Amino acid sequence: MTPPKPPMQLNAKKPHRRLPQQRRAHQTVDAVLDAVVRVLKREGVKAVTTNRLAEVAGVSIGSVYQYFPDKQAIFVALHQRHIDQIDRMVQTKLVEHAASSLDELMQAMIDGMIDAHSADPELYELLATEVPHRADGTRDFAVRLHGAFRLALSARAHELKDGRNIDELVFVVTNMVESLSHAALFRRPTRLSLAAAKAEVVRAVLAYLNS
Amino acid sequence: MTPPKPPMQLNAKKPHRRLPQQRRAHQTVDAVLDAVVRVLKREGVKAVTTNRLAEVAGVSIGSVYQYFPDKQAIFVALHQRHIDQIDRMVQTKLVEHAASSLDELMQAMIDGMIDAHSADPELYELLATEVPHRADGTRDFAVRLHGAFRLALSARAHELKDGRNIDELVFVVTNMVESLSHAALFRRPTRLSLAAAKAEVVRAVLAYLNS
Amino acid sequence: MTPPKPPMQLNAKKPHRRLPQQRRAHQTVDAVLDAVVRVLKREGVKAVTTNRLAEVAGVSIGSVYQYFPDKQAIFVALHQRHIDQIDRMVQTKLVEHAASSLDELMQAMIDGMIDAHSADPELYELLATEVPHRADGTRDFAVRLHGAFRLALSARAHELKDGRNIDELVFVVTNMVESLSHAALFRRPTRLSLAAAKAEVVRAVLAYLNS
Amino acid sequence: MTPPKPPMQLNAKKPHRRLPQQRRAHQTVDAVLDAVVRVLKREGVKAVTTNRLAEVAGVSIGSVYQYFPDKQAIFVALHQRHIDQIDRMVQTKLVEHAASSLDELMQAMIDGMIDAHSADPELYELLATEVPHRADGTRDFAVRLHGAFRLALSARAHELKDGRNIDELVFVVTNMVESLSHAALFRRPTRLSLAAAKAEVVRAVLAYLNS
DNA sequence: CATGAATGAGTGTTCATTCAT
DNA sequence: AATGAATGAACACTCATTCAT
Repeated sequence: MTPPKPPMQLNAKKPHRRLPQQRRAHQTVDAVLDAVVRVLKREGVKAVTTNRLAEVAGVSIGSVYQYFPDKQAIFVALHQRHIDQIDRMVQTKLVEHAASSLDELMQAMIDGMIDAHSADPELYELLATEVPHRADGTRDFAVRLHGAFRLALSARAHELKDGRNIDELVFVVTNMVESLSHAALFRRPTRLSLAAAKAEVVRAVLAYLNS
Repeated sequence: MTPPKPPMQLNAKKPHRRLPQQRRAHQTVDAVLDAVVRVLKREGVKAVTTNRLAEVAGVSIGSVYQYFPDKQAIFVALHQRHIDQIDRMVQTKLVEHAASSLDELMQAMIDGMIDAHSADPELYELLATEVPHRADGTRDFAVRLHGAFRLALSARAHELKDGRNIDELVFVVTNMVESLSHAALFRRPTRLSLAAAKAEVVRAVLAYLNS
Repeated sequence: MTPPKPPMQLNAKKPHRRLPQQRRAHQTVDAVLDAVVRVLKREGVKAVTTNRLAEVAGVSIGSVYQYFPDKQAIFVALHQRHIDQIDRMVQTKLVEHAASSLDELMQAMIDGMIDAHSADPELYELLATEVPHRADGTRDFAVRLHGAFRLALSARAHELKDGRNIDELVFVVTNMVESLSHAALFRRPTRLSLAAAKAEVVRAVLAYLNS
Repeated sequence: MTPPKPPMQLNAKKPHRRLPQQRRAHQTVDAVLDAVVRVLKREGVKAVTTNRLAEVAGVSIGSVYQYFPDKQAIFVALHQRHIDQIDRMVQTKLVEHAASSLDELMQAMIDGMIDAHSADPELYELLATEVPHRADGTRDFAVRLHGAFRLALSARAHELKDGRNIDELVFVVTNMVESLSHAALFRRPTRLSLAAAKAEVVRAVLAYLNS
């Protein structure tokens, strides 16, 4: 039922750089990725230099370039790591709520979306605003997310009013869920609780679906 | 009736840099801002160096620093220019539709939002994704936009169901209008016309407001 | 009578790097070129880094790159400077000995060749053996030198035995003069004086011409 | 009759590196040397990195350093391999033409010189122009070549005009043969056939010897 | 005010070499 | 001996910024 999800990969622009195949290699990749996060949060984007990354990751700069063809690839991998996590969550919810109503599924999706970003809001805010995101994997992600919602809505067409256009629905719902979840977490006014904001997001999505 | 709108300003981190007060000064500032746009679109963010900017603007690098304390200020000013334009549009709509129903006003706002970005979609997409936006003026803008919507909704409280919380409404509506307008323009699937997408955005906002 | 000699130029691979046009600019270019020579002789090719060059030249590394598109261009310019000098010498000899016999001209050419390198034999030995010479200007030089000798020999065809092929003559004589002059200066056995070596080179060239 | 020829050796700057003594060792050394040639011709000097060499040679980088103390030693060995070949050729000609006249011997020497480089002209051009040649083994070679010609000329002193200085003769002839052979192969103008150029080189050498 | 040559700290990246396995 | 992941010194080069003219 869930579409096959491609496993996370470093992008393979420069094919002579070998992919991590061994235990130690994976450790290095993760160490570097964690280092980006740490430096990003503690010192800001401008401090994210490849040499600083190596230092914080506790590996040599040469090792960094053993696994990443260039600096951009590090950011791409970081984005990918996040995207994969969201993707996994979405697939899980889809399966878990295969038998649920549209309302329940949407609620679960929004919950999942907010939860996924709650783990480290600061990081995800930084990723979204400060770290350059080329169209690379981000596009793929949008497509995948879109696909998931299309699947969910198609399977529940009977719950929708007659004559609703599935393309329009998918487009609006996907964007609402994504952007309002972000907003609830990152841009909600201080006097609004997260729970209240979340409830309101759910209300908005359902109101649209049932309109 | 309209909240006082602060005039556009270069941010004044370094106070010894004087504001443009003369004809020629304004010309330089605009020339530089236009140069950013041109270089951004033709050569990408990486090509946006202060020296290239000066060259394309047809002024000396020294002159650039006469009006901008540093490179970041150029980006801020560019964002500001866009923000001011949106701001102006919002105020105008608010005045024009002072007597309109909530539905009509929302429709007008979404129209205005999309129109404002339609002028140069490529640019605004670049501004949003490639040009670093510090919390600087962006925060101010969010606050102003928020304020405008709060005003509009407060004045039409009678059209809303009883017991709706104004903070929640403002939060959701503001974010929906902004992000869905962007999405309609930049991330709409190819088989969806702009008109159809726009209509659906309106539908979503109104469905929420009337829920 | 002498073919028009193109003035020395930095090679213009990367056209956005402006050519030196002013007094100060020329000083910088020369300072850098002199620095290469100094570092080359005192510390070896491996010590010739762009930063060391800037340091020794007494200019900033930025200034170096204001006038040279990359490191290779510095070497090319250095070779060019030498080549131009030889070229100038050759043209001069050609003019000065316009009325001389072939024997006298050849003697003068060999003299000139050796003198030109005598000024700083160590440098020219380094240039020839240690400094990478791409086909760039070196090819042009070979052609120009070839042309000069062709001119000289053609004009004295009557001094040559009937049936000698001018192409063959030019080829052999040009290469003999160049390589034997170098050899006389750089590879002559210690018990051979420069004067004796030079005399022998002349003898060899004339023997061939008169054969 | 032939002077004792030192056997080919890797230069022994770092004495703890053992000489190749076994079958497999020789294979590695040769594989590396062949790899240099291949990379040099296909990808240029800049691509000749020790790691690339190991890769192309099909051995590990560690093995490369088992047999070569450093990168320079690889180049030295490559030059040496060429030099030894020339050396062998020279000795052979000397023996073969022990009873020949000076003219015949010179002709044979020039033939041999050109033939030796004809096998792979591209390679020898690259070796001469792109691959750094320290004074290391090159000096030895010059001395050996010199020695061979001295031997040949001394033994045929009776064929020479009285009063010719053997040092001068050896110096000029050695350099003529070497540089003109190279020129005939690498720098001959296109409209000159190799045969014609070779004939002319012979003519030049003999003209000098008989002058 | 305008100019643009000069600056130089700092960046991404390479690659010869080592050494634990 | 062989391996190849790891190392890190060193390099070429950029570009925001300054300041003498």
